[in-house]
Amino acid sequence: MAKQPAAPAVTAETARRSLRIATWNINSVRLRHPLITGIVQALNPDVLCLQETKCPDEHLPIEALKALGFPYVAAKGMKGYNGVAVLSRIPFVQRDNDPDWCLKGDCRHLGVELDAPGGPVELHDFYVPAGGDVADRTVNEKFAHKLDFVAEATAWSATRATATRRVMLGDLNIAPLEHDVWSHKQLLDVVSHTPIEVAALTEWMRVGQWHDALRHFVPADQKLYTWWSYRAKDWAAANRGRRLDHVWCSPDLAGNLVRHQVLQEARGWEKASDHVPVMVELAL
DNA sequence: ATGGTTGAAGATCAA
Repeated sequence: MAKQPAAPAVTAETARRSLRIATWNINSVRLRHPLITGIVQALNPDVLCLQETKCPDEHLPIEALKALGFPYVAAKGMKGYNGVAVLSRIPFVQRDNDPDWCLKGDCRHLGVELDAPGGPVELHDFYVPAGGDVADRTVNEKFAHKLDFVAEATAWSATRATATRRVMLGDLNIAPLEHDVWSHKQLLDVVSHTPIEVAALTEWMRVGQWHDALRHFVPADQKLYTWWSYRAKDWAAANRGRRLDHVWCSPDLAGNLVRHQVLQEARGWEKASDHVPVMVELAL
């Protein structure tokens, strides 16, 4: 009998290809892009979505980002504030018909279509307004902006809800669950955990048919934080964190989630951001 | 109830 040509071994492990997607509020890409090396070592992401780049596109350190192993880069930045970017090892096409939220042109969202294993994946990188200090839209226009932004994003998500292979992530600046904050009772009046914000985020998830990819892995009765204030004397000792950063996926991808990582150690790095990177791995 | 820290811009605002 003739010898068969050697075929690659197909096992349960190799039959599906992995896609690791990470999000990080970098709080100035020009200041902190060298820290991405540590994120690559720890999380090995195929795609890294950034928020608060605080950098106009013409000043983006694009060669440095490419040298970190991400040949495909898209950014939407402005002077001083806000700004989002997508760094990728795999090709993608930038979406160009997504809304201009609240008609502000303020660089809080970047949508792409990834050339992912098994077909395209729609990916949205969001930076939701923080909302200021007072949780009252009649006296705090930043809070009004935050609620308006989430309402618009909710309506938009309705138009995406039936699409498959969707991921959205970013700094959503809302910690929806009791154990997404260090003290549910003490934060009920604190912007990021007020009932009106929680209701708005919950509605966004419901309307968009979004599945919480981090709570997929971590039960709702366990504390989970992605942000610790700069204002604590000792962030780790106080551990007064909040889960402000999120990864959501469409329901068809829920069964493809295989792993997550919240890189808490990054909060202790030299020149740390107040947010830590979060990664989710999909088997596609 | 307040203040605490950081980044970018520019002597203050946003977070």
